[in-house]
Amino acid sequence: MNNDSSVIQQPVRTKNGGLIKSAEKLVTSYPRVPITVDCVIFGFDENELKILLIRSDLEIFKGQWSLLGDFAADNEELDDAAYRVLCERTGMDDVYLEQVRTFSKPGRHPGGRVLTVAYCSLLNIEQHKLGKMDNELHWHSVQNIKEMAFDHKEIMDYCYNWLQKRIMEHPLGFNLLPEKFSLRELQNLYEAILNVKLDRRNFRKKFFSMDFLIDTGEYEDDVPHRPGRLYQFNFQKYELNKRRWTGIDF
Amino acid sequence: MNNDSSVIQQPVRTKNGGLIKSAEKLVTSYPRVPITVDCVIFGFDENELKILLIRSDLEIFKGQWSLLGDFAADNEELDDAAYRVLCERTGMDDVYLEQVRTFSKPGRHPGGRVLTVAYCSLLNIEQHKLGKMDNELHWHSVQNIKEMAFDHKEIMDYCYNWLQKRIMEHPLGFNLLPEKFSLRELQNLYEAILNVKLDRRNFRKKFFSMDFLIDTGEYEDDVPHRPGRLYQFNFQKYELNKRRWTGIDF
DNA sequence: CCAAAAGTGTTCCAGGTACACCCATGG
DNA sequence: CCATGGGTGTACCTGGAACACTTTTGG
Repeated sequence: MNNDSSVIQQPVRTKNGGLIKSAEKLVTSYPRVPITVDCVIFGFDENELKILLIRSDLEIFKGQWSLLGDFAADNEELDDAAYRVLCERTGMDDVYLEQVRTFSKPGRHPGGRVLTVAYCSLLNIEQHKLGKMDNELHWHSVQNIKEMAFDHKEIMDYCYNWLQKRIMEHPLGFNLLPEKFSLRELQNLYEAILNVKLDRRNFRKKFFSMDFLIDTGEYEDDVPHRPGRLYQFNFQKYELNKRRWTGIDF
Repeated sequence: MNNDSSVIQQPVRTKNGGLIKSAEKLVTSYPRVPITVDCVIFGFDENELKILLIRSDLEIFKGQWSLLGDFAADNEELDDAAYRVLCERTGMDDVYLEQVRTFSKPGRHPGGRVLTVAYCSLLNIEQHKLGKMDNELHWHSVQNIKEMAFDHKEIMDYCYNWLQKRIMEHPLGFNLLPEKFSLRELQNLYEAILNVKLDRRNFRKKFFSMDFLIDTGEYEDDVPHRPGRLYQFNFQKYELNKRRWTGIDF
């Protein structure tokens, strides 16, 4: 960023009292690297945490699963690139998406050096038809994935771990649920993500005490037992009060 | 990463049953971007949180302060690049360093598109002589910095915020202190980073109950009042027990 | 003997954890 | 009427917050 004295190419140093005049020339002198974004897209279905994958179409990774990604186009902000990948593949345009980390190990891509910036996304599987179904695009249970192309397993693990922490501090989980959900579904979600069992009564108390759930007055349908109430997440109230929010503690 | 159908250049698609044979050709087809690393280097001195800066040597940012950074060399892992910057400037080689976030806004560098990966570093000011003193390299009080070159203020703010959260979950702060320190110094550090006042008795209780402090049996010297005991941080014990560590809660 | 900070203990309260019974629905 | 999960309340305990006095040192 700031040019350090290791920038020694002559043309760049058109100095004026020690200052570099041409930022363009300076930048031109930098080595350039291919950049991709990779999206770790989580969904929740059948009480399992899922992730959206395709088959790699590199021969060297034949048969292996790969995250959804693409290179960053010229002058494209990385957030936009990730969002673009997401939209192309899921048809969604109101998706939770956040940058998580950049992976730069030299050997991570068989075609040479490629940096990738990992993004984590959460979406509601039911509300979204998948887009282009090339390469067997579909949802996989996170727990069952053993091997992936590139360093994508490492990236997925990192993002999963990130999600586990993050969901304790922010109510992200609602992005994975339908607009209206029962407390049981909410609890199943937390249990699936955190991979723990939680006490039902304490769980209810905790979420009610946060006071971010709107009772819709509606009930579950088609369940072979007493139907539960359906709630909505009060995004608005959360936004107003999030300064005082310090997270969840199970 | 995984090649998406937006990769349409013909030469790349030397396919074999739909699979891409040459990863090299694929990568060659990607746009390339200059990458830099920028280090937000924190220190602690005179009960203030400090950050190490230089004057930008771009004329357009004349007089403004800049983070320490450099471009990533060919095939250099970013962690290594950040570490290199750190070593060159501080002469240290056992420094806490962690990747924080990648910044990619298109207009962030006046010389054209440059991605930067921000790293956060913590070091003990006293133990380290500064290296090359070019560009008025020196320590600034974090609270006093109003304006910086590039988007470095934003990066610094982000890293400072990151540090505030991080220090609640991991005992990073010890990297900023001398090997032996009094509890008063430790508390001053936390107060400076978190920008709060803490109750001295509760602070002591909390840290003692964590049981990661070694009582050296030594005392402060040259203080105009009752000298405090000096402690060391038990890095070893922390490493062993960190699984059970869930953080600090003030 | 005075100033300044070290060192120490107790009470209170909030919130987490553990736990058991009745209720509503479908079959 | 039975199985299944929904819905509720209480007792206990841990841990954070608030708070005041005595001790040690240098000047």
